[in-house]
Amino acid sequence: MTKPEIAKDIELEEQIKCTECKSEHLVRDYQRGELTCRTCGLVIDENQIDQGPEWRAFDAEQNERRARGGSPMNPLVHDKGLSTDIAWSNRDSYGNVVPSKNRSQLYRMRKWQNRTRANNSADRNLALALNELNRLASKIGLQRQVRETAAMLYRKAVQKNLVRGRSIEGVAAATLYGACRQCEVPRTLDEITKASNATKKEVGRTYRYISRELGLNLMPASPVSYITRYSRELGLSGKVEDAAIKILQEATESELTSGRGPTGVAAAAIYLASVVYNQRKTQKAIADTVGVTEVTIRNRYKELTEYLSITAAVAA
DNA sequence: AAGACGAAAGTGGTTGA
DNA sequence: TCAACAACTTTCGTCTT
Repeated sequence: MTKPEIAKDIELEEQIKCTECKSEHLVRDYQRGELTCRTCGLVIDENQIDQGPEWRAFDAEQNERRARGGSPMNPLVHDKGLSTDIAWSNRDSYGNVVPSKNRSQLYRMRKWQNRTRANNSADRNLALALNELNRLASKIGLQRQVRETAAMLYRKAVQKNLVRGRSIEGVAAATLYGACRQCEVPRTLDEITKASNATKKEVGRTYRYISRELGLNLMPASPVSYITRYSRELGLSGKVEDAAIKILQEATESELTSGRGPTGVAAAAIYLASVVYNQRKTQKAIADTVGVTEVTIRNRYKELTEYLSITAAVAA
């Protein structure tokens, strides 16, 4: 990509206005792959492509010639897209037949080439798994960064022999779930298992096993990371979203969130915020989009209001 | 009439002996 | 391996707007 092209992209982007309220206050979130209006909360563009420069440039000279040589490493292909082949025919690069006394050497080279590449079960497994990983990720609509994280996790799992005895589908789903957690792109276990053929039970068990063995020590998903997504799905404004996040921060400080399902807490915070800002959604509507029951929302809501009775003035 | 509320019983998974 | 347990769900009746 040459310099003028990049400049053009930026120019184009600055002309974009919110299609709903014509505000120019737009926020681009590359991590979640969304372009949103900060004023009314409308998601203008989803699943966008990161058009920024591929690699960092450390000085002016590098910036000038940020050329790319060949395809970049691609962790989503089982040999990272960097493999070479030794041709099957017994000919050298000039097309001459290799003399028989050198032929045995060629056989040995070919043999080791294959052994180090796709010819062992681990690698065949990996090739299959990455395929499945891609299928899942695109079904749920996850962007590249998460997929690559998942691929890296899967590689590590294979290296540590964690896959043996488990279904590829299960492990793929589990690593994808782990990647979502790591990248803080909120996807529930439910959503991922729904796209997979594996059962929730298996994916959950595999995920715990893998995260323990690989030492991922991930924090439990923060309810805050769900807010943005769900409040947009519900068509709530940015104000409500901010309020919900603020509520959650206070709730977290007073330990109201620990031990609770993050989605339930998030749902309650959204509900509370929507009430405060007079954009009330029914408990049922929120429950449906977030994937918890009304009862859970009520319970969390009760806890929140009990605590926030002191600080309700701050939220309002 | 729809939504909110709450009680009670049921469910699936974790934990600790 | 099993029972206790916490969080959450399901169900259903009652209250509120």
